[in-house]
Amino acid sequence: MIFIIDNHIDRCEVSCIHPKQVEYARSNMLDDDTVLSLANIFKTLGDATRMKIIYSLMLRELCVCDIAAVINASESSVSHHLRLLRTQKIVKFRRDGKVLYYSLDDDHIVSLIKEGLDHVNE
Amino acid sequence: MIFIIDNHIDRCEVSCIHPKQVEYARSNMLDDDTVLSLANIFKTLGDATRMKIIYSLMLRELCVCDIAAVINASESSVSHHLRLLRTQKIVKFRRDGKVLYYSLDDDHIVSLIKEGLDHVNE
DNA sequence: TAGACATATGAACAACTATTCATATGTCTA
DNA sequence: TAGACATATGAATAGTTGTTCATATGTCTA
Repeated sequence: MIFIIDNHIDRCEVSCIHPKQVEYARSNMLDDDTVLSLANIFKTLGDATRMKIIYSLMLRELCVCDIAAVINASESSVSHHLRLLRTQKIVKFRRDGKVLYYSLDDDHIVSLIKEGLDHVNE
Repeated sequence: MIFIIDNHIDRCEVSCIHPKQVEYARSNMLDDDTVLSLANIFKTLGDATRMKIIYSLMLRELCVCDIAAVINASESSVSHHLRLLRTQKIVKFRRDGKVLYYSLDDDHIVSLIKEGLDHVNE
């Protein structure tokens, strides 16, 4: 007589110890798009150069080369970062002749940063 | 007669258009350590897997393999991320026999995420 | 309209990061 | 005390990201 033992039968795809709690946590989980958007905002703020750029714009609008001077970075680097911040609607700009003036365009971001600062300063 | 022209004389290290405004923005700038810490928090939250891990712990503590099941990731990957979150004091754990239960250990982080969610949901 | 200037953009490269696989550690139980 | 199990850890790899350099674009002025 042959016994075929299949111990995969009552295993879920990913093994887990507490199926009930897994189900519970899963039911509360954000959908993938939301997680991605959420992580994306934080990723944008998670670079020191970008953080400085945003922070330099807290008081007033600045042109690109002034931003570069304030944070001590190359204009090219600043420009690349500004593009990213632009596509995420975190900054906006206006043109005055040859000069582009950038300014903050998202209050949520500012309060996120302030909240983050509270955390850093414990 | 020889003229020596040094056009570096009245240029600041980084050229800028509006020195006054640069000075003003500079006076308001965060010091480097603060910027780095700040960016670091956001960087930690800026990864989808870590975001899911943190979010899965919103309701209750979970063990490693349950977290892995909830977010559909390998236990090894989860373990690596948990180490990072541990060193940043974002999660803590308690041991019960072979099983380690992780839970959130930082209210600031939770409110940061909530604030971020407000932003995503506009 | 040519040249100067502010900024943008693309490509290349170096540094960093997340995941995986293999292995180690620590705890329980037979 | 050996083996099973949950988790941690290290090394290797693939993908991502920031910076730089070279060049392009758009605007002003002589």
